[in-house]
Amino acid sequence: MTPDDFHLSSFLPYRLAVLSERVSRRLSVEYGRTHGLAVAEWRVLVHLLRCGAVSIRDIHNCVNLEKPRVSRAVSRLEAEGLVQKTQGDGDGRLVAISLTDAGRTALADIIPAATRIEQHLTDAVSPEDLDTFFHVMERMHAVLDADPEAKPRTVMDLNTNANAIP
Amino acid sequence: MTPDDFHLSSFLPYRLAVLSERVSRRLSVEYGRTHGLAVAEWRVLVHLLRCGAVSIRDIHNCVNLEKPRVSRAVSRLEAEGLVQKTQGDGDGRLVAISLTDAGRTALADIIPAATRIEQHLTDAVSPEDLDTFFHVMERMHAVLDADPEAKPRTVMDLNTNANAIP
DNA sequence: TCAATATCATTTCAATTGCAACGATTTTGG
DNA sequence: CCAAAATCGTTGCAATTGAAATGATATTGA
Repeated sequence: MTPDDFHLSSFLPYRLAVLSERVSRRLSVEYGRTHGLAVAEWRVLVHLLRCGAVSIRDIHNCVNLEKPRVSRAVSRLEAEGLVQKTQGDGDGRLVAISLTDAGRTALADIIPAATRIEQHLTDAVSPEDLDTFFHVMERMHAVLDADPEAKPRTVMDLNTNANAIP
Repeated sequence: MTPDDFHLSSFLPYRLAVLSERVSRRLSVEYGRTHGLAVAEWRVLVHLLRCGAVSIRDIHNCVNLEKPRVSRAVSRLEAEGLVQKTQGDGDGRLVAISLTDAGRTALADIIPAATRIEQHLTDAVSPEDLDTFFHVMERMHAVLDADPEAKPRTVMDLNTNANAIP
């Protein structure tokens, strides 16, 4: 408990941040150079591929980005023609955002590259170790879920990951 | 390989980012509320505790923060009296940064709280799984180390973690 | 029915950030 | 010895960011 031998490099939150930032940066080199995208745009595009026409709020609730950030990312994507906003027929407040053909084309180009990078990372460990890795991540999430001081998980992240909780 | 079933929530870089950000945020609630610190200040303080009087460049090379960010974090810490800059005797360019008593006091207050949060997270998994977890992290770092497009690791992160590389 | 409240997307604003440039100092190499 | 190159910390600047405010539309409840 002596604070003197407290190493930053062995501190879990720091180590997570370092690896995460390094991975994200490597990834953004990929879609940044090829299509001028930033991480927010990338997340929005990928989400749209799966969910079709959705509102800003929907995206915000799914991809872990603040609402203004989603709004601006969508504007940029629209300016580049990768996304289109169609005024929702029913609720006048909602904006239905969907991929354009150009957006789909861009994703068809980026996703394989992104998957390849992910593959490189996961190929370096055994499938069992990788399972354990994701299991540990899920346990940590569960700890935070029970912590009132922590930000709640998005619905999507909850549904996708919270399966193996013995 | 079909891009259609590409889920963001099962994409490793995304999952890392989400967990890392959630953990960091939970931690910063701690030292933010109690001492008004941000992550950059926190890292600088912790590094100083171990390394005594060091230069801006030294901090930059150890705690994964850009040089200007370190410079500004140090300025803020100095303004709050947690850190002091003493003009280096030898090299006139260097600035020796060290903790003040107030800085040490603040750390003595924050580090136990930070350790407690880390403990909560790690207590939720078995020691073997935690070992595997860090092992996997190290393997992913190793992949990035071999990737010319990835940003190199800091010397400190390298020395601390790169031990088990069969 | 219709005022009060809630929700949605955007915008405003202040603060943070990274990159590049800068002045100051030191080191290097001829 | 001294000019050129390198290094150090800081600052300028433009872009990004998040929290709160805003305007517009929907929903609620009396």
